Amino acid sequence: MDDQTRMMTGLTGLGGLAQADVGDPDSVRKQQSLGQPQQDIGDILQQIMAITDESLDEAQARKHALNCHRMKPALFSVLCEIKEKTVLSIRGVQEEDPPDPQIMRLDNMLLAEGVSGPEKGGGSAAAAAAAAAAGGSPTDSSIEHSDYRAKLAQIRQIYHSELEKYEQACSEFTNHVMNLLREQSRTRPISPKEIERMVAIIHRKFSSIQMQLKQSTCEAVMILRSRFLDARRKRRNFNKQATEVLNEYFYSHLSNPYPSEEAKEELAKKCGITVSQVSNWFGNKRIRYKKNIGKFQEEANLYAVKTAVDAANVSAQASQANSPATPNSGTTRSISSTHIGFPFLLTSFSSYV
DNA sequence: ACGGATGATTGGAT
DNA sequence: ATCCAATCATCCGT
Repeated sequence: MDDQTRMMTGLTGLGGLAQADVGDPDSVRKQQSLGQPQQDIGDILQQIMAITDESLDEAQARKHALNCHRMKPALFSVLCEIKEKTVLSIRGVQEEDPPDPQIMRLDNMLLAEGVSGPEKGGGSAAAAAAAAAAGGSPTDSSIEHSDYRAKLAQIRQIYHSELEKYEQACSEFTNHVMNLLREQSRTRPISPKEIERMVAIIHRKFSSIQMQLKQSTCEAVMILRSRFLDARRKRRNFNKQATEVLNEYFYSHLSNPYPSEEAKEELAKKCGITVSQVSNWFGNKRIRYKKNIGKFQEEANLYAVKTAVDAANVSAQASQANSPATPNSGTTRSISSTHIGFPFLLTSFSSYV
């Protein structure tokens, strides 16, 4: 405000001086009454138009003269100051916004997935694949895993090369703009602060591109995850021994095929699967058995005989070692129960035994 | 390629 | 929280 008024008076003062140089005092007074600023502008415009008629050499000479004028630095600094103030008053509020939460989320996810973190993929995935191929214990999951790792490494590589490309383009463009502005700052008032601001604007633009890259990378990782790590997709049948153990328990507890938490844990341990897998198995088994008992009759008999034989062996060993005390009466029950049909609906059946 | 088998998930009921 | 029932997605023998 204060500066601006000072500038205005200064400019009119200059204008007045110029006029005084040119003509007589009378005309000056007349122009002042008409409105001097308009006249000045008209003059300036005329001068600008005249430049286009000048030869290149003349224009260069004029430019040089202007650059060498002793008042030029002072004038430029004043103009820069005014510009700075105007810009700040227009949009000085939204400076230095905090880091975008969205981009932070994306960064965190990429870091967690090992895409943007320190280098650790690549070779190790190949090593895992080699180890799986070489032998040892080439479980299915490790093969799946190495496949997943390889795909992840691919995404990671694309991400990094794209990121590098963007960064390079960004710095190139920034340099270009900075050079351009520095060059132009010789002929028009551009403060270093303004250049800084321009650079910040460029960086913001490029970071929005970067966010798009991060977002699409995240999407790719999510798709990969859902393809490879979704348990349902890479379902493997349990091995024969595990199925046998589970079936044995199921058919020998046909009257009440609901293993307790402890029983589930033990079965899980025996079968090398999780407790929830045991629960799933029993859930599926119960419903499927109930739906079609006839179909499972053969299986039921098989396991009933099997447990009977096992029990006989155990009791034989026991009688060998100790006295022939109590033979497992449960075996006879399980054989008979398979013929009942809907055994585990008879909840009080166990009271017979 | 196809269909049944099978492990996992989902939604509702208790 | 657990179970049932339906359903999905994959496996696997033919």
